[in-house]
Parts: sequence; structure tokens; C-alpha cells
Amino acid sequence: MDIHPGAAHPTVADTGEVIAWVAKELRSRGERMTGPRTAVLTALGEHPGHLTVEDVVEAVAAVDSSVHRSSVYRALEALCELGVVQHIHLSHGTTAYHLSSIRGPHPHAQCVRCGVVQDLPADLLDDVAARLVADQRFTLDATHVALSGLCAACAENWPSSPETPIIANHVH
Amino acid sequence: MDIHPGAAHPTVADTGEVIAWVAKELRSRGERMTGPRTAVLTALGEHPGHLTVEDVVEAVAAVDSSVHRSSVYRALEALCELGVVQHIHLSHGTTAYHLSSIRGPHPHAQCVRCGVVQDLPADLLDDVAARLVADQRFTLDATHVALSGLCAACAENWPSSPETPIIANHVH
DNA sequence: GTTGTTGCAAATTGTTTGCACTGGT
DNA sequence: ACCAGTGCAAACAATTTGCAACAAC
Repeated sequence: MDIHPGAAHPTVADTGEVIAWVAKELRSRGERMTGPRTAVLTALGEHPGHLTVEDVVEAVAAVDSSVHRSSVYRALEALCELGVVQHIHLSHGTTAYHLSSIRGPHPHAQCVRCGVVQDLPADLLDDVAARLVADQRFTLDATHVALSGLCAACAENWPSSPETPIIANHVH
Repeated sequence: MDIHPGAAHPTVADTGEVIAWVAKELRSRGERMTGPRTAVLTALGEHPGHLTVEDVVEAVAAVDSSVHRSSVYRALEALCELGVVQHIHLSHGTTAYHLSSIRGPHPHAQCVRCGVVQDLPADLLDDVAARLVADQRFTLDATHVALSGLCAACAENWPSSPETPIIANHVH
């Protein structure tokens, strides 16, 4: 159960509703709502933070222990394609998954020291994005990669040991 | 030979000098300047872009084919610790290495489509950093993770095939 | 001569894939 | 009944590690 945000997301609309919507959407594409997919959605609904694959596997096991590891990978892929689940890339090569919340897309920041991911205001990078388009003609996707740095708790205790050493990380 | 920046870095000060400096610095710590470490520095000096481990292995092989893969990993780690080599995290779990250039630290942007990494102005994220400290007490390290988005060339050709499909990437 | 480093091979970790079978529609 | 999706095991990729031999000091 890693990489929680300091503060919880606003609660996602009832997971049951999400599942129903996804089922309908899948069927309309000739795909199917299945046990593993339900389990993944339920698991993500129960953990409003940002979960690594490993976290999801764990959380899914708690919901339905018959779901195989590889099905979690496949379900996440399918649900990301649908758009109900989103992923962000963190330092260290890990990827974190979360339900597309009612908040809509927003940037994230991850602490290099303790690994915690926090949500950031949606408009935080608007000016930077504008400057990038104007100067480099580069179209920024601010939500796709987490910014890196030191969280408040870790900055205070620096350079002592990490505040809840949650993630396997070397400090760069 | 992947993930080159569109424009080359300003040439790093003579690689020989760098090697000499590193040798001295290593010795002063009771460590040693060795064949693989020299080869890695030379290889990085010859390729001023941002290289994946795979790229470095390849470039090192061209310099000294007796250097083993695992030594490249170990040399990169040692040289990063020294500070002469820096790494940045890209989408997709890859890490890119480069000599700490005379430019000093600066942010990077990577195109999700073609994978090219480009250097950005050092001050680009200053305002964002200030806002993050003030509002979230989060200390940004703007150089550690590459921003993600679409480069000019790929944005033009979108949604056709990537401009030089350099990196193994799925488009998210 | 010490001992930090290396080459190599084996171990580890994380993810993907082929395939017969199950279960959603 | 069809076939998308699953469980499983095996394949695969990327990185790390144990250790004897080597070479920098």
C-alpha cells in the first residue's frame, strides 16, 4: 500500500456506478465486463491514492483472490484505454494508477525521499505550457509525469531518515 | 543511439580534463580510476545527448569492447555519485545519462511520441517552484524528471506515424 | 601487497506472451 | 454457441549480485 497522497482524493463517485458505466461502455465496444476488471475497479475505488501495479495486485487480491497477476496488468491496460483509469509516471521507473476522479486531470508531485505522491492544482503549469508552445513549440502534457522534489515533511527532517520510508528509492 | 536532443549540447570541456579531474577526485576518496570508468566518460563525452543505459553500453563498446555490461552499470552509478554524470527520468521507466555539462542544471522535455529529449531554459520552472514552496511547501527539483508532451515535429504530423520512431514507446 | 573493481554467470525483479479453457453475451 | 478474456507457466527484458581473478594504488 504505497505512494499514498498526503491528503485523500475527494471521494470518487460511487464505485458501483463506475462499474456499471464501464460495463455498458465495454459492451458497446464488443468487449466484456469481467471478474478481474470489476475487482480492479473496486480495488482502485477503495484506495483513492496513487497505486503502483504491486499495490493494485495486493488490493485486488483482497477483493478477489482468484484474480491472477497477469490479469491485473491486462485489466489495467484495458481500463486505461477506456479512460476510467489513468496512470502517471514516477521517478524510478514506476507507474502509478488511479481512477479518473471527478477532479479531472491535474499534475502531480512526488517526493524523491519518501515517495509520496500529491495532487497539484490543475492550472499550476499553464504558464509554463504557454511558454513552451510559444518558445519551443512543445505541447506540454502536465498530467503524465509527476514533478520531482522534496515534500514538506522530508524537507524538515533532512538529511535524517525519510518520513515513512514508503517507497524503495535511492536518493539521487 | 537513441533519444538525442534536437540541438546538440554546447560541447563539454575537453573530455581528457574531465577524466583527469575524476581520477583525482576518486583517488582522494580511496577509490580508483579504471578502464571501464574512463570508457564511460569518453563515451559520454563523444555523445553530448541524453543516453539510455543501452546507448551507453553501445557507445562504450565502441571505445573499449572489453568492458562488460555490468561494469557500465557500476561505473554509471559511481560517476553519478561523484556528480560528473547526471541522470534524468523519462516516461516509460527509462533513465537517460549525460555528463554534467558546463550549462549547469536545467529541465528537460521528452516527446511521448518519438522519444526525443530536449533541453529547456534553466529558469523555466522558477515561478512554479516558488508557487510550490509557498502553497504546498514542496521543494521542486526541476532537473530530475523530464516534462512530457509532444514535440513540434510530431505535433505537425499527428496523428500519422512518429517522426523518426526512435524510442520504443506506446502513446498514452 | 592490499583491496577496490572487474568479468562473468547466476539470481532477481518486473512485465509480457502463447495457449487451452472458461465465462460473458 | 461464439469468442473475448482468463489462469497459468514459460518467455523475456532489465538490472543486480556473489565471487574468483585482476589491476590500480
